Amino acid sequence: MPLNWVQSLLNWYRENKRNLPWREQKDPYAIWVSEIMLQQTRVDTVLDYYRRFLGRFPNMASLAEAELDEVLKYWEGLGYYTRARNLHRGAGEVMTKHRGVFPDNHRDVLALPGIGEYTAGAIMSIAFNEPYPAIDGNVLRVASRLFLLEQDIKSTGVKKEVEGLLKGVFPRQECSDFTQALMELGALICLPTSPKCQECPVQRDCKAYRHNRQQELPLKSKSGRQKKVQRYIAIVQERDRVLMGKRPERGLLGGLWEFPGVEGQNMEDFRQFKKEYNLEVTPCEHWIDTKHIFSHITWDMKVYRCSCRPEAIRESPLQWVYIQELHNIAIPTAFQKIREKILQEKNVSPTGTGR
DNA sequence: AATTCGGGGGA
DNA sequence: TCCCCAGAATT
Repeated sequence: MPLNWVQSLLNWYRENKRNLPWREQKDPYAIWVSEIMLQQTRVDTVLDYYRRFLGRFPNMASLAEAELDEVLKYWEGLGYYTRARNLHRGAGEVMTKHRGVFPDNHRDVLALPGIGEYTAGAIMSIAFNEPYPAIDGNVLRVASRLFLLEQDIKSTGVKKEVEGLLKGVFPRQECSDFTQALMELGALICLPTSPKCQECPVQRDCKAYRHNRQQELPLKSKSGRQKKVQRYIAIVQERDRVLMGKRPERGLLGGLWEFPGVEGQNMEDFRQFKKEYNLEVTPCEHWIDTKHIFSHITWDMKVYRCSCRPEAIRESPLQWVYIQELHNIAIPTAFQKIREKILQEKNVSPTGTGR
Protein backbone atom coordinates (compact mmCIF):
# COMPACT_ATOMS: atom_id res chain seq x y z
CA MET A 1 0.00 0.00 0.00
CA PRO A 2 1.54 3.31 -1.09
CA LEU A 3 1.89 6.12 1.40
CA ASN A 4 -0.71 8.87 1.43
CA TRP A 5 0.48 12.32 0.44
CA VAL A 6 0.77 13.54 4.03
CA GLN A 7 3.22 10.80 5.00
CA SER A 8 5.09 11.23 1.76
CA LEU A 9 5.42 14.95 2.44
CA LEU A 10 6.57 14.37 6.02
CA ASN A 11 9.25 11.92 4.89
CA TRP A 12 10.49 14.38 2.29
CA TYR A 13 10.58 17.21 4.83
CA ARG A 14 12.67 15.24 7.32
CA GLU A 15 15.23 14.47 4.63
CA ASN A 16 15.34 17.86 2.95
CA LYS A 17 14.48 20.58 5.45
CA ARG A 18 16.77 23.56 5.74
CA ASN A 19 18.63 24.21 8.95
CA LEU A 20 17.06 27.44 10.15
CA PRO A 21 17.76 29.06 13.53
CA TRP A 22 14.11 28.98 14.64
CA ARG A 23 14.04 25.23 14.04
CA GLU A 24 16.71 24.55 16.65
CA GLN A 25 14.22 24.60 19.55
CA LYS A 26 10.48 24.80 20.31
CA ASP A 27 10.51 27.87 22.54
CA PRO A 28 7.15 29.55 21.82
CA TYR A 29 8.74 32.97 22.31
CA ALA A 30 11.44 32.32 19.71
CA ILE A 31 8.92 30.77 17.31
CA TRP A 32 6.70 33.81 17.80
CA VAL A 33 9.50 36.25 16.96
CA SER A 34 10.41 34.26 13.87
CA GLU A 35 6.83 34.12 12.61
CA ILE A 36 6.35 37.86 12.98
CA MET A 37 9.60 38.60 11.18
CA LEU A 38 8.73 36.18 8.40
CA GLN A 39 5.42 37.88 7.62
CA GLN A 40 5.76 38.97 3.99
CA THR A 41 9.53 38.71 4.36
CA ARG A 42 11.96 36.22 2.84
CA VAL A 43 13.92 33.76 4.94
CA ASP A 44 17.26 35.08 3.71
CA THR A 45 16.34 38.60 4.76
CA VAL A 46 15.20 37.52 8.20
CA LEU A 47 18.22 35.40 9.23
CA ASP A 48 20.51 38.22 10.38
CA TYR A 49 17.71 40.24 11.98
CA TYR A 50 16.52 37.17 13.88
CA ARG A 51 19.93 36.38 15.32
CA ARG A 52 20.55 39.96 16.40
CA PHE A 53 17.06 40.36 17.83
CA LEU A 54 17.20 37.18 19.92
CA GLY A 55 20.71 38.08 21.02
CA ARG A 56 19.42 41.34 22.49
CA PHE A 57 15.93 40.15 23.52
CA PRO A 58 16.47 36.45 24.40
CA ASN A 59 13.20 36.03 26.29
CA MET A 60 9.78 37.54 26.95
CA ALA A 61 10.86 39.63 29.95
CA SER A 62 13.81 41.23 28.19
CA LEU A 63 11.61 42.31 25.30
CA ALA A 64 8.83 43.60 27.54
CA GLU A 65 11.24 45.68 29.60
CA ALA A 66 12.98 47.24 26.61
CA GLU A 67 12.18 50.67 25.22
CA LEU A 68 10.06 50.64 22.07
CA ASP A 69 12.62 52.83 20.31
CA GLU A 70 15.32 50.22 20.86
CA VAL A 71 13.06 47.48 19.50
CA LEU A 72 12.43 49.63 16.44
CA LYS A 73 16.17 50.12 16.04
CA TYR A 74 16.63 46.34 15.86
CA TRP A 75 13.81 46.29 13.27
CA GLU A 76 15.34 49.08 11.20
CA GLY A 77 15.28 48.20 7.50
CA LEU A 78 13.01 45.18 7.90
CA GLY A 79 9.81 47.04 7.03
CA TYR A 80 6.21 46.79 8.26
CA TYR A 81 7.19 48.50 11.49
CA THR A 82 3.82 47.88 13.09
CA ARG A 83 5.11 44.34 13.57
CA ALA A 84 7.83 45.57 15.93
CA ARG A 85 5.37 47.72 17.85
CA ASN A 86 2.92 44.84 18.21
CA LEU A 87 5.70 42.46 19.22
CA HIS A 88 6.75 44.82 21.98
CA ARG A 89 3.16 45.39 23.09
CA GLY A 90 2.47 41.65 22.94
CA ALA A 91 5.41 40.94 25.21
CA GLY A 92 3.95 43.37 27.73
CA GLU A 93 0.57 41.64 27.54
CA VAL A 94 2.13 38.21 28.08
CA MET A 95 3.91 39.53 31.18
CA THR A 96 0.79 41.11 32.69
CA LYS A 97 -2.00 38.84 31.49
CA HIS A 98 -0.23 35.48 31.33
CA ARG A 99 2.39 35.81 34.08
CA GLY A 100 5.18 35.95 31.52
CA VAL A 101 4.33 32.55 30.05
CA PHE A 102 3.43 32.42 26.37
CA PRO A 103 -0.21 31.21 26.14
CA ASP A 104 -0.64 27.65 24.88
CA ASN A 105 -4.23 27.81 23.62
CA HIS A 106 -5.44 29.08 20.27
CA ARG A 107 -7.84 31.68 21.62
CA ASP A 108 -5.29 33.51 23.76
CA VAL A 109 -2.59 33.31 21.10
CA LEU A 110 -4.93 34.78 18.49
CA ALA A 111 -5.80 37.61 20.88
CA LEU A 112 -2.22 38.91 21.00
CA PRO A 113 -1.54 41.99 18.85
CA GLY A 114 -0.03 41.29 15.46
CA ILE A 115 -1.14 37.67 15.51
CA GLY A 116 -3.79 36.74 12.95
CA GLU A 117 -5.16 33.42 11.71
CA TYR A 118 -1.94 32.40 10.01
CA THR A 119 0.46 33.20 12.85
CA ALA A 120 -1.82 31.71 15.50
CA GLY A 121 -1.97 28.47 13.52
CA ALA A 122 1.78 28.49 12.97
CA ILE A 123 2.56 28.92 16.67
CA MET A 124 -0.04 26.39 17.82
CA SER A 125 1.18 23.73 15.42
CA ILE A 126 4.93 24.39 15.35
CA ALA A 127 5.52 25.23 19.01
CA PHE A 128 2.73 23.21 20.68
CA ASN A 129 2.24 20.45 18.09
CA GLU A 130 -1.52 20.97 17.84
CA PRO A 131 -3.61 20.55 14.66
CA TYR A 132 -4.14 24.19 13.65
CA PRO A 133 -3.34 24.89 10.00
CA ALA A 134 -1.10 27.84 9.10
CA ILE A 135 -2.21 29.09 5.72
CA ASP A 136 0.28 31.46 4.13
CA GLY A 137 1.17 32.28 0.55
CA ASN A 138 3.19 29.08 0.20
CA VAL A 139 0.42 26.84 1.47
CA LEU A 140 -2.20 28.53 -0.70
CA ARG A 141 -0.05 27.97 -3.76
CA VAL A 142 0.65 24.33 -2.86
CA ALA A 143 -3.01 23.68 -2.07
CA SER A 144 -4.27 25.36 -5.22
CA ARG A 145 -2.19 22.93 -7.28
CA LEU A 146 -2.54 19.85 -5.12
CA PHE A 147 -6.35 20.14 -5.02
CA LEU A 148 -6.78 22.05 -8.32
CA LEU A 149 -8.47 25.09 -6.79
CA GLU A 150 -9.37 27.40 -9.66
CA GLN A 151 -10.52 30.48 -7.79
CA ASP A 152 -8.60 33.56 -6.68
CA ILE A 153 -6.47 32.35 -3.78
CA LYS A 154 -6.81 35.75 -2.10
CA SER A 155 -10.55 35.21 -1.62
CA THR A 156 -11.72 34.24 1.84
CA GLY A 157 -13.64 31.33 0.37
CA VAL A 158 -10.49 29.59 -0.84
CA LYS A 159 -8.76 30.13 2.49
CA LYS A 160 -11.71 28.55 4.31
CA GLU A 161 -11.70 25.65 1.88
CA VAL A 162 -7.97 25.03 2.35
CA GLU A 163 -8.41 25.28 6.11
CA GLY A 164 -11.06 22.55 6.01
CA LEU A 165 -9.03 20.33 3.70
CA LEU A 166 -5.93 20.56 5.90
CA LYS A 167 -7.78 20.03 9.18
CA GLY A 168 -9.12 16.80 7.72
CA VAL A 169 -5.66 15.34 7.10
CA PHE A 170 -3.62 16.72 10.02
CA PRO A 171 -1.31 14.00 11.42
CA ARG A 172 -2.13 14.33 15.10
CA GLN A 173 1.30 13.42 16.45
CA GLU A 174 3.24 15.38 13.85
CA CYS A 175 1.51 18.72 13.55
CA SER A 176 4.71 20.72 13.87
CA ASP A 177 6.47 18.99 11.00
CA PHE A 178 3.35 18.96 8.84
CA THR A 179 2.87 22.72 8.99
CA GLN A 180 6.53 23.37 8.27
CA ALA A 181 6.63 20.71 5.55
CA LEU A 182 3.83 22.38 3.60
CA MET A 183 5.62 25.72 3.68
CA GLU A 184 8.99 24.13 2.91
CA LEU A 185 7.49 22.43 -0.13
CA GLY A 186 6.22 25.79 -1.36
CA ALA A 187 9.61 27.40 -0.74
CA LEU A 188 11.81 24.71 -2.31
CA ILE A 189 9.73 22.71 -4.82
CA CYS A 190 6.29 24.11 -5.52
CA LEU A 191 7.66 27.47 -6.69
CA PRO A 192 5.51 30.36 -8.02
CA THR A 193 6.96 30.00 -11.52
CA SER A 194 8.28 26.75 -12.98
CA PRO A 195 7.65 24.39 -10.05
CA LYS A 196 10.05 21.46 -9.74
CA CYS A 197 7.42 18.77 -10.17
CA GLN A 198 10.02 16.11 -11.00
CA GLU A 199 11.42 16.42 -7.49
CA CYS A 200 8.07 16.72 -5.75
CA PRO A 201 7.23 14.14 -3.07
CA VAL A 202 3.48 14.52 -3.69
CA GLN A 203 3.58 14.59 -7.48
CA ARG A 204 1.50 11.40 -7.56
CA ASP A 205 -1.31 13.10 -5.61
CA CYS A 206 -1.21 16.50 -7.31
CA LYS A 207 -4.32 17.18 -9.37
CA ALA A 208 -2.73 20.11 -11.19
CA TYR A 209 0.22 17.96 -12.24
CA ARG A 210 -2.10 15.18 -13.38
CA HIS A 211 -3.82 17.63 -15.73
CA ASN A 212 -0.53 19.40 -16.54
CA ARG A 213 -1.92 22.69 -15.32
CA GLN A 214 0.59 23.49 -12.57
CA GLN A 215 1.87 26.49 -14.53
CA GLU A 216 -1.58 28.08 -14.60
CA LEU A 217 -2.05 27.98 -10.85
CA PRO A 218 -2.55 29.67 -8.51
CA LEU A 219 -5.03 32.20 -9.82
CA LYS A 220 -4.55 35.59 -8.27
CA SER A 221 -6.13 39.00 -8.87
CA LYS A 222 -3.76 41.69 -10.06
CA SER A 223 -2.52 44.40 -7.76
CA GLY A 224 -2.85 48.10 -8.40
CA ARG A 225 -0.17 50.25 -9.91
CA GLN A 226 2.18 52.40 -7.93
CA LYS A 227 2.03 56.14 -7.66
CA LYS A 228 4.96 58.51 -7.94
CA VAL A 229 5.34 61.29 -5.44
CA GLN A 230 7.94 64.02 -5.20
CA ARG A 231 9.24 64.80 -1.79
CA TYR A 232 11.23 67.88 -0.86
CA ILE A 233 13.57 67.39 2.06
CA ALA A 234 15.31 69.98 4.19
CA ILE A 235 18.66 69.18 5.79
CA VAL A 236 19.14 71.75 8.52
CA GLN A 237 22.46 71.50 10.33
CA GLU A 238 24.17 73.55 12.95
CA ARG A 239 27.56 72.44 14.23
CA ASP A 240 27.29 68.74 15.10
CA ARG A 241 23.50 68.49 15.13
CA VAL A 242 20.87 67.95 12.46
CA LEU A 243 17.16 68.68 12.54
CA MET A 244 14.94 65.61 12.53
CA GLY A 245 11.37 64.60 13.25
CA LYS A 246 9.76 61.47 14.66
CA ARG A 247 6.95 60.18 12.48
CA PRO A 248 3.56 59.52 14.07
CA GLU A 249 3.07 56.06 15.54
CA ARG A 250 0.40 55.16 13.04
CA GLY A 251 0.72 55.05 9.29
CA LEU A 252 3.67 54.79 6.93
CA LEU A 253 7.02 54.21 8.66
CA GLY A 254 5.31 54.81 12.00
CA GLY A 255 7.50 55.77 14.93
CA LEU A 256 10.69 56.07 12.90
CA TRP A 257 12.86 59.17 12.52
CA GLU A 258 13.02 61.16 9.31
CA PHE A 259 14.58 64.22 7.83
CA PRO A 260 11.87 66.87 7.61
CA GLY A 261 10.14 67.04 4.26
CA VAL A 262 6.90 67.52 2.38
CA GLU A 263 5.27 66.09 -0.69
CA GLY A 264 4.88 68.63 -3.48
CA GLN A 265 5.13 69.48 -7.13
CA ASN A 266 7.68 72.27 -7.03
CA MET A 267 9.88 74.43 -4.86
CA GLU A 268 6.96 76.54 -3.76
CA ASP A 269 5.76 73.65 -1.67
CA PHE A 270 8.60 74.25 0.74
CA ARG A 271 6.20 76.76 2.18
CA GLN A 272 4.14 73.86 3.40
CA PHE A 273 6.71 73.37 6.09
CA LYS A 274 4.96 76.14 7.92
CA LYS A 275 1.81 74.07 7.98
CA GLU A 276 3.25 70.63 8.56
CA TYR A 277 6.08 71.40 10.93
CA ASN A 278 5.32 74.92 12.03
CA LEU A 279 8.71 75.77 10.63
CA GLU A 280 10.03 78.19 8.03
CA VAL A 281 13.03 77.17 5.99
CA THR A 282 14.89 78.81 3.14
CA PRO A 283 16.18 76.36 0.55
CA CYS A 284 19.65 77.46 -0.35
CA GLU A 285 21.80 74.63 -1.67
CA HIS A 286 20.64 71.71 -3.75
CA TRP A 287 22.47 68.76 -2.19
CA ILE A 288 21.43 65.43 -3.68
CA ASP A 289 18.48 63.61 -5.20
CA THR A 290 17.54 60.11 -4.17
CA LYS A 291 14.74 57.71 -4.89
CA HIS A 292 12.95 55.12 -2.84
CA ILE A 293 10.45 52.54 -4.03
CA PHE A 294 7.75 51.26 -1.70
CA SER A 295 5.17 48.67 -2.66
CA HIS A 296 2.65 51.20 -3.95
CA ILE A 297 4.49 54.49 -3.85
CA THR A 298 7.74 55.81 -5.28
CA TRP A 299 9.37 58.75 -3.57
CA ASP A 300 11.49 60.99 -5.75
CA MET A 301 13.34 62.97 -3.13
CA LYS A 302 14.96 66.31 -3.78
CA VAL A 303 17.25 67.15 -0.91
CA TYR A 304 18.31 70.69 -0.03
CA ARG A 305 20.53 72.12 2.63
CA CYS A 306 18.46 74.73 4.39
CA SER A 307 18.58 77.27 7.13
CA CYS A 308 15.86 78.58 9.37
CA ARG A 309 15.24 80.98 12.20
CA PRO A 310 16.23 79.51 15.59
CA GLU A 311 12.95 80.54 17.18
CA ALA A 312 11.01 78.69 14.47
CA ILE A 313 12.51 75.41 15.67
CA ARG A 314 11.30 75.85 19.21
CA GLU A 315 7.76 76.16 17.93
CA SER A 316 8.04 73.08 15.70
CA PRO A 317 7.74 69.41 16.65
CA LEU A 318 11.23 68.83 15.21
CA GLN A 319 14.27 68.09 17.34
CA TRP A 320 18.02 68.54 17.09
CA VAL A 321 19.77 65.19 16.89
CA TYR A 322 23.52 64.82 17.38
CA ILE A 323 25.06 63.38 14.25
CA GLN A 324 26.72 60.65 16.30
CA GLU A 325 23.26 59.65 17.49
CA LEU A 326 22.18 58.90 13.92
CA HIS A 327 23.62 55.45 14.58
CA ASN A 328 21.32 54.84 17.51
CA ILE A 329 17.89 55.87 16.21
CA ALA A 330 15.68 53.95 13.81
CA ILE A 331 15.70 55.50 10.35
CA PRO A 332 13.81 53.86 7.49
CA THR A 333 15.67 52.64 4.44
CA ALA A 334 14.18 55.48 2.40
CA PHE A 335 16.50 57.91 4.21
CA GLN A 336 19.61 55.76 4.61
CA LYS A 337 21.43 57.40 1.71
CA ILE A 338 20.88 60.81 3.21
CA ARG A 339 22.06 59.61 6.59
CA GLU A 340 25.18 58.06 5.08
CA LYS A 341 26.03 61.27 3.27
CA ILE A 342 25.75 63.33 6.43
CA LEU A 343 27.93 60.89 8.37
CA GLN A 344 30.42 60.72 5.52
CA GLU A 345 30.72 64.47 5.31
CA LYS A 346 31.16 64.71 9.04
CA ASN A 347 33.96 62.17 9.08
CA VAL A 348 35.78 63.39 6.00
CA SER A 349 35.87 67.04 6.89
CA PRO A 350 35.33 67.43 10.63
CA THR A 351 36.11 71.14 10.54
CA GLY A 352 34.65 72.19 7.24
CA THR A 353 30.94 71.50 7.47
CA GLY A 354 29.90 75.01 8.48
CA ARG A 355 28.88 77.61 5.97
C1' DA B 1 -13.92 43.05 0.31
C1' DA B 2 -10.50 46.36 -0.51
C1' DT B 3 -6.39 49.21 1.24
C1' DT B 4 -2.54 50.08 3.75
C1' DC B 5 1.89 48.87 5.27
C1' DG B 6 8.57 47.90 3.59
C1' DG B 7 11.87 46.15 1.44
C1' DG B 8 14.45 43.07 -1.41
C1' DG B 9 15.04 39.50 -4.92
C1' DG B 10 14.07 37.27 -9.18
C1' DA B 11 11.94 36.59 -13.77
C1' DT C 1 8.52 46.47 -14.64
C1' DC C 2 5.97 43.39 -12.11
C1' DC C 3 5.33 39.75 -8.88
C1' DC C 4 6.41 37.43 -4.73
C1' DC C 5 7.49 36.74 -0.01
C1' DA C 6 6.00 31.83 6.82
C1' DG C 7 0.09 38.54 6.75
C1' DA C 8 -2.33 41.81 10.04
C1' DA C 9 -5.04 45.77 10.89
C1' DT C 10 -7.94 49.10 9.30
C1' DT C 11 -11.64 51.01 6.56
